[in-house]
Amino acid sequence: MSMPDRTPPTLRDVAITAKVSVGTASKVLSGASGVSAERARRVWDAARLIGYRRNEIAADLRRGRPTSIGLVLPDLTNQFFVDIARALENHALQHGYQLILAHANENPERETERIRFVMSRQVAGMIIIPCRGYQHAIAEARECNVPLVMADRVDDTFPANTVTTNSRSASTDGTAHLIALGHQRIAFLVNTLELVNSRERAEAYMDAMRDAHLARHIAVIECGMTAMQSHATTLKVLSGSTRPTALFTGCNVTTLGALRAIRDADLQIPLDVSLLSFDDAPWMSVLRPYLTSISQPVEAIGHAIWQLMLKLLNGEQDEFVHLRFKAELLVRESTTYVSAETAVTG
Amino acid sequence: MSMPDRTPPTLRDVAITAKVSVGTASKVLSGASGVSAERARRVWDAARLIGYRRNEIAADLRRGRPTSIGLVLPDLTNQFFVDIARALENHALQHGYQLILAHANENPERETERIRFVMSRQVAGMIIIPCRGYQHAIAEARECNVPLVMADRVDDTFPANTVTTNSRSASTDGTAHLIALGHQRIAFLVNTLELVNSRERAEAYMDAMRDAHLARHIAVIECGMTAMQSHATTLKVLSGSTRPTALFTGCNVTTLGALRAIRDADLQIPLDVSLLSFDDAPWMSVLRPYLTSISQPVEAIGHAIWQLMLKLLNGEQDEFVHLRFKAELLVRESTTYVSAETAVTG
DNA sequence: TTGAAAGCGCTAACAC
DNA sequence: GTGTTAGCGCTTTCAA
Repeated sequence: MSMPDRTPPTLRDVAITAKVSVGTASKVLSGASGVSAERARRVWDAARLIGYRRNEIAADLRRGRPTSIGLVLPDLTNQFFVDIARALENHALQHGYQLILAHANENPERETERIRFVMSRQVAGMIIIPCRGYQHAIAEARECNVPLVMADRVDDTFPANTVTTNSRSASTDGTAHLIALGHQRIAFLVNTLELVNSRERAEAYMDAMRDAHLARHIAVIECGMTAMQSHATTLKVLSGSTRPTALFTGCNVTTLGALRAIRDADLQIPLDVSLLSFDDAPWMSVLRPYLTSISQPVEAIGHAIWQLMLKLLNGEQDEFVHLRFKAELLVRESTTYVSAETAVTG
Repeated sequence: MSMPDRTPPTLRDVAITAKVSVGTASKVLSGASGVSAERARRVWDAARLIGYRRNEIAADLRRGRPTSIGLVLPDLTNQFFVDIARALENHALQHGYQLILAHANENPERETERIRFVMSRQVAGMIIIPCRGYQHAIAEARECNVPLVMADRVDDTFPANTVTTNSRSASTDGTAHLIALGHQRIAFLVNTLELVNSRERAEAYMDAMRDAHLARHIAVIECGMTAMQSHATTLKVLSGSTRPTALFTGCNVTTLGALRAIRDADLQIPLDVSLLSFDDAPWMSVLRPYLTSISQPVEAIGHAIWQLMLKLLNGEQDEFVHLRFKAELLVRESTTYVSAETAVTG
């Protein structure tokens, strides 16, 4: 007690202190059955006495079947991913699995590194929301020789199990909404077209524009992955000779940047410019006017990812499955009829 | 190739394929020296051929000195913590350490569980930002028999190494600022007084009020840990008979809730009510008016935590050290002179 | 029930 | 340089 060892106590130490074999001590401490109550108590007491801490890693190694699931996220700054992580955490814990979180910081190299790290820690399964680079993501998926679910930034042709939002239909709805309000010069601001889901959103926007004979007004603008970059790019868009009357942003980070630009350009929403945001975020609720946005069913997505992972873990699923969830257009205050004035002077 | 084994290849398989001993294979694959170029190549080739993946866990176990650092965060929703995590990640990776992230979700029991989990994975050190419960945090700190740094929600009497913001002086500055603008009915909205740093902020506010002979107007209101709870509580505060002319919120989550309430109550900032936020957040930059806030030096804090951890890891530090960082009051647009009208009718 | 013993995949002496 | 071997801390047969 007074003079603790340099090395932490092991199962062997517990066994010696409790005057039982390591095997018995192991059974007790690992929650297995087949030990008399009397000796079990002795083991627990001994463990407490010498301050024993189980080495789960050694246990996993010997057991050969890990109980952790790796989750690698592209951006902790994006509330959408954090919400998914929170949902997954709850499900995992509830099913006796531990989540090992890793953060790629929107950096493909870092992502590869993080995946390798998590995999090398012997996880039972992997859940990945990749960052930019479709081929890159495919290569990474191949690295994972455990049950794998890829989410959000993948499509239905991805060679892995996927859970995603139906970006296309939501984007179609959003564009139609703006067009119905009389907008013609609608710009689509996207983080990067290197992301499939962003590409899908942009394509659906373009299709909707074409269908409405507005092809000449199509403007898809890549803004970069950070709010800072979106800010700068949007500022340029807004200061062009023919300013768009409506902005359609492809994700919440882009929206944040666009809002800063609109603020800097001293423009009023929706008077000077309408704004439609793909993706909700908690802070949007304090904005005046309240943002019209496309809301993704985060809880449902998280739940689906977990259910799928569970099936995979139990070997009940051999073919790739691609799950799609419908996003909802919430019409609020930031989109309005285009004024004759705005349409002309813009 | 065509009929892969059920069990993944091990070092032994590589050695056999490369026609060398496991020892040699180990040296090559672990980056040690003392192997001829010729055989090294053979090992690499064999590894690639059979799709070998190193089991770092087994290596760590054998080596006895892990290279991961555990980081447990209370709330991934709070940008402040995420920013600290990002800073730490970069530093850790740069120094050859891997960060294992865990999320307590503002739940003390979950926190204990996460700490145990991370510890059981044999980390070399722990960095913890605890959730509510000072005694609880102390108990958890004791659980960690590896180098430990506690951050943010601790004070200088905490029995561990700590890195924190000087909440007291920042809160004093903030309150003084509001008083100087003529405010008297200043309410301090705090998540919970169970958090030391929140307590410090509240106390400094109270002291400043007393010093200005405004003791009768002191109002410290606990709002809970989520924006939703803060929203509800603030709404009550704003609908009271004598409405405060200024709100001082204790952290960015509380600020978010307060903003929602102000919106719901149809009040104008700063005309009807001034708002001062302890803690900045990216989304605050899109608000009109731009929020007056107290900004914490996240980068510096992250860097300090890491430097301290490094020292601890190298055994260069035996006494507890308590580092404090100065936060900065950024006066912007959400705080203004109290109007005679507001002061009376509030 | 219990204990002895054989490893899980890897590293690090240590001889050759 | 290279191979052999004894473990890291734990689980899990298998006899007793």
